[in-house]
Amino acid sequence: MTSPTSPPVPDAELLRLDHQVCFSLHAASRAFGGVYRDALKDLGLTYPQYLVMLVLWEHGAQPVKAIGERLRLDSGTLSPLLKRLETAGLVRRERSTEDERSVTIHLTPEGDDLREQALPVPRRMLAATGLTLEELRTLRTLLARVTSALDES
Amino acid sequence: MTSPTSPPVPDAELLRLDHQVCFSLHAASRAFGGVYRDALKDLGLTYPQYLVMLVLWEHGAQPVKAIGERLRLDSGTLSPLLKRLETAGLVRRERSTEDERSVTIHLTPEGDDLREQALPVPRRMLAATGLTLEELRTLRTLLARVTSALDES
DNA sequence: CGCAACTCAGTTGCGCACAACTAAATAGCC
DNA sequence: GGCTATTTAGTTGTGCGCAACTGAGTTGCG
Repeated sequence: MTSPTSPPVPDAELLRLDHQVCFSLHAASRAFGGVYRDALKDLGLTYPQYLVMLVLWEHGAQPVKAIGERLRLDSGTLSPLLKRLETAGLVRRERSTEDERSVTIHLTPEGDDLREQALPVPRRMLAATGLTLEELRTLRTLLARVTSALDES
Repeated sequence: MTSPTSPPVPDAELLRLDHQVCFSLHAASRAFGGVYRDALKDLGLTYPQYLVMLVLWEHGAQPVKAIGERLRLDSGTLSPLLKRLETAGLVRRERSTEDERSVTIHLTPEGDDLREQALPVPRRMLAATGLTLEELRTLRTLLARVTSALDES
């Protein structure tokens, strides 16, 4: 693909680019966290808690394992998080009768109602990014490819 | 830019896109963390510790505040992190004589030597992303724009 | 049947991120 | 000079993320 006559990119730039990409990702992720913190403050949710609620709002009651697969999180993260959502009255845990290893997470009426309050959040976030729709799609696609490539290694 | 006759993107897609972008970012950041964890295991560094070492390798001894500005981290994160680097013998703290509020972080000889061992890390990370140089540049640019836009809000 | 291998949720321990706060030193202003 | 405001590190408390582990329940196989 590149010209055979020259290495168009010196090593030094490659190394610098790696740092920039990784650092940018780290920084962007934290910057999003900060804006979500504000946007979700009124709902009393953290961003990871909001992600769990999104899954439940969209797909209904589910076992912990299914939530973990959708969000790429394990029980070490989810168990205490779900316990906090339960304490907040948004969620109910119910051990499955047919497979007693499994615990199904249900929305309480309060958890279901919270959906209404959460509706304006995504638009606010989209606006805060300052990117166009096309740029957002590009970003999403690149990130998805990076993640799946990294998960391979 | 878009046709005036129709809303080309329905609300539902906008909302979904937001979730996808934020979630992708979150997931990609954690996926990078996992690969870095492996790549840095031999050095005995975590990814944030590695970022601090990069700053010191590139720019030399610096006050905590300067490191924090470069990495967008505050003393609540840096103080214990630096203490761990000090315990590991990679770094030395020295309270400035001219401004005794400030603490300058120096590399120890061991910390300086570690640079050699860290050299292959970035190339390994670049390869693991599976992206082309151009895609990486696009990604870096989009992320930087998002971060600065989000920091505004 | 009986037992080993596996699955699922939970716990523990450690490090990072951040808000809120403290303590000490400095800068600025009257 | 003397006072207040600001700056700089550090501490405390909470939550996330992950590795390693536990324990109960299920599956599968001889």
